Amino acid sequence: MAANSTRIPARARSDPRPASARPGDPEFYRGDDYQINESIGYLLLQVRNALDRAIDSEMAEHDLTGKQWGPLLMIDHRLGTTAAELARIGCVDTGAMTRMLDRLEAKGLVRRSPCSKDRRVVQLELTDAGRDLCRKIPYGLSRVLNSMLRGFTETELETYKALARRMLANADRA
Amino acid sequence: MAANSTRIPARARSDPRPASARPGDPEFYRGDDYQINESIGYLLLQVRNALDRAIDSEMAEHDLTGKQWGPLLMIDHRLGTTAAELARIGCVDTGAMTRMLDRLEAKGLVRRSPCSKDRRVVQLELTDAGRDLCRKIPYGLSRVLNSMLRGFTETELETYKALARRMLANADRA
DNA sequence: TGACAATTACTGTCTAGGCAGTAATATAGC
DNA sequence: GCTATATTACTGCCTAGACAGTAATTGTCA
Repeated sequence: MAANSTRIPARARSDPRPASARPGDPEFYRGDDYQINESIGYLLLQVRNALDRAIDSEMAEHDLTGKQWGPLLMIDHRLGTTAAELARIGCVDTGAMTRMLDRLEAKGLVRRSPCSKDRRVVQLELTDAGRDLCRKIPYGLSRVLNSMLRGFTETELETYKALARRMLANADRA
Repeated sequence: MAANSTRIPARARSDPRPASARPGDPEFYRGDDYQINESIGYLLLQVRNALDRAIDSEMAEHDLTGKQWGPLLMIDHRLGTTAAELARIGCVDTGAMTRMLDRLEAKGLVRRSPCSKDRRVVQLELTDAGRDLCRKIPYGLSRVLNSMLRGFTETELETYKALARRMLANADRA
């Protein structure tokens, strides 16, 4: 059986309303006339896919995938030094982070060492190779973003970011 | 070894320039001073993640994941009736599509039948259950999008979409 | 016609994330 | 101090996509 068949959210059980409207929400999209090509969700999916592909091929020259640079930069910038911290920042589960760190350790970019103060914790640090790589990564990221922002004015980019932040804020206060 | 170690793009071999600037590109982001929190890429990642989570939990009430409704609607809307067509439209691998259809067939939503005209092809059609589900799906999608667009004006949404489309166009003409 | 190329569906093997559950350790509350 | 709870890292099992093949079939072109 499907993994999600056992995790039906509480709202679905107590409130099986068929309509699309929730009080206070705008009606930009309608269930009985849904135009996929006009969907902001579909557009954002395509933009993210294009961005991922470009970053992926940019990182290939460093023998990294498009996901592996994130944890490296987080460690380098001291945003976190344990798997649990990195998982929280990256909004992934700790199991996924454990396995990501396995791969980065196998590539010789990250070192794990037990923490003496808290014996549950494994401390993370970059190897010399990992640190060297972190110097180079932002150049590739900048190259990709600047290329995808050709023709944008500074004002337009700020508008874009502001709209994205507002959408994100709405999601948090779901 | 990593899967990507064998696919280093040609550009990387012939032009290992360390700087970030490409002639004609703007300089919104710089390799030597990359602010991740100001990155439009990071913002779009977060928005997509939030959207995915919301759609996922909306689809759970239909016993679907957040990815499985796409192929269903494509078949329903007659955008494609073979695995190869759906893969092209959805910009995924045919292998990935084969396995996605395996899961949808196992759920009793899709039927596969050999094509008599071209014996390489397997024709796809929705079962009655699949068709019923396709009527309900757009309501969930609309609910999620409208909720995340609270406080937006019509003009702001159009601006948002236009900016996303321009970014996408830049990616195509990489 | 017959060799060659293209297409289709599929498989194996990899990266990657989500959920559930585990054992060890740490902390809070009584 | 001792028990219940929380946290940490990790594992198994699932969905999901990318790449590199495979066999069968179809289309092309000399």
